[in-house]
Amino acid sequence: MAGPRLGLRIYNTLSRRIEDFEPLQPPEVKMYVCGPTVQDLAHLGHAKTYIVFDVLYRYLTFLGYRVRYARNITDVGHIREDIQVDRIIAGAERERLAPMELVDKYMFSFFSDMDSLNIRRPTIQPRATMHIVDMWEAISKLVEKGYAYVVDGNVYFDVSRYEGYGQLSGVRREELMKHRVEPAPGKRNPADFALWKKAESGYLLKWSSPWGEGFPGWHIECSVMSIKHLGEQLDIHGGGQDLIFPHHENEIAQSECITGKKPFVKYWIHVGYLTVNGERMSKSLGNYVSIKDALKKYTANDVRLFILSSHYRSPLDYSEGVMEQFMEFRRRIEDCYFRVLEARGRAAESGEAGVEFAGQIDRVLEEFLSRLSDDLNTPQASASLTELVKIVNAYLDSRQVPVARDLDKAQQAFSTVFEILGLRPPQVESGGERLYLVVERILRLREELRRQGNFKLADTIREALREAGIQVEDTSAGPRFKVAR
RNA sequence: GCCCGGGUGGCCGAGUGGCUAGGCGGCGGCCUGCAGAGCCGCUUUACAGGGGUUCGAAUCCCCUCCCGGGCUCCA
Repeated sequence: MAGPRLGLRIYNTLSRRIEDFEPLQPPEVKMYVCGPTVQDLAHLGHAKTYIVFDVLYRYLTFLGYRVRYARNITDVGHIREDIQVDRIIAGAERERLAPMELVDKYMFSFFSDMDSLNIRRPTIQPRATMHIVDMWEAISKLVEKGYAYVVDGNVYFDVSRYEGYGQLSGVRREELMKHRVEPAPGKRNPADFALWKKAESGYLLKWSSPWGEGFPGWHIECSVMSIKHLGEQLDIHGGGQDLIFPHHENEIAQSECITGKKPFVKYWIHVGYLTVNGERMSKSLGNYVSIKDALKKYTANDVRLFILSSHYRSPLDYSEGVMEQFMEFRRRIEDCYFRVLEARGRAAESGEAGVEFAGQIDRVLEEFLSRLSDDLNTPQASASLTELVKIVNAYLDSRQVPVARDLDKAQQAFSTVFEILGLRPPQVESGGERLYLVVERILRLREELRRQGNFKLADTIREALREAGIQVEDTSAGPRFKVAR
């Protein structure tokens, strides 16, 4: 029997086509993903991007690659164009904190959000402010090589010196020159972008440099940190679609001019937006839901199943109604998993295992993996998860005494799928031992009533428990209950 | 203005030339004292509109309409 076709194929923004994934130095994979500017709470739009890359990280690891994954923290240098102020400073003023206090607050908030969503920690999370010297060394190199020029304490990248400019985004240099809005004075070319900006005397976030006091431009940090921590050429570089231009376009220009090596990145991967009523979820539109707020209503598994229900490159529309659909879907998956755990306790250790069953499980797993290998098709992969649930439920329905080997097979399949999709295996309610004992005793008495034919009172008890958040189900193997979350 | 994506059944959302996506909801069946869960079936001869290519098109080409995004604020 041929094994599953596991060769990953992935869409590359640079070539605009799906390509076979072949890392530069297998089995190592170097992956860099642009992290957030830690100026405010992260929202579900951020969650979408980082969950997608988390699944990619998990899947590459599953395939046997040794993945070095860097995701940065931007804590300086990201200018808000409207007011020409660093986003960190703007946030600090808003919250009446010192800039680095704001950074601390939201960086740790971000970390905790990522953990809550069961997003695996990258192997390194470098911060821009810890690389200021590295940045000006890189900028100096660009100036020396003639790719950048200094104007009154500012350093700009000279786009005209880099031929490939526009290859990633499709933006044409001539267009950029035409449609500029008020180019900064001293720029040779409107399309040139800042590597280092001069800071006025009272400016809060500034460092000394060969060009005087100032701060780095937004794009240089990612070039510098990725090269420093992963190397001069990367296998994967990703982020949200919004970063294609100018951020990633500029990164390519900077990095290739710094190192002299091409290509800077072999595979560029970009994630589609999370939308609300068709419009992009964003802070400025005010249509965003913070990860913390979302997790007050939904579990991490709900959020992940929702986000993975559409293809990563497509936009996905958020609404509470849709989230409720996914809560229902999640419950069904988790209930099936619980059924397996419960059945394991009363399973026959020996006995004829379901030959057909094992084959079905293998087939559905193989299908699951090959769908992920097809440009990370998580919607199809979650359809495979549904299929797994159906097979397992049907098996449990058909057997009075399930066989241990079959259940182990099923549980293993769930483990594999959960691990790759980053779903937390549902936990049996912990710390509720006393509640559990009380409910068990009530149900034992209720069983007695049912045996006596006193269904009216039995139903009343069931209803009372339901109102208390305890759902009772009468099954052929006896009553079961679960505590509502 | 320039450049990208899209418009799929009640809702969400896969699918790039023929082969059941899937979920949620609704209806019916089996099971059950009832309910719930589960399984099965139906809802599903769906693919913005018009033309074309083809034995065959949601899928390729042309035109039109509508929506979203990028064009140095955003994952």
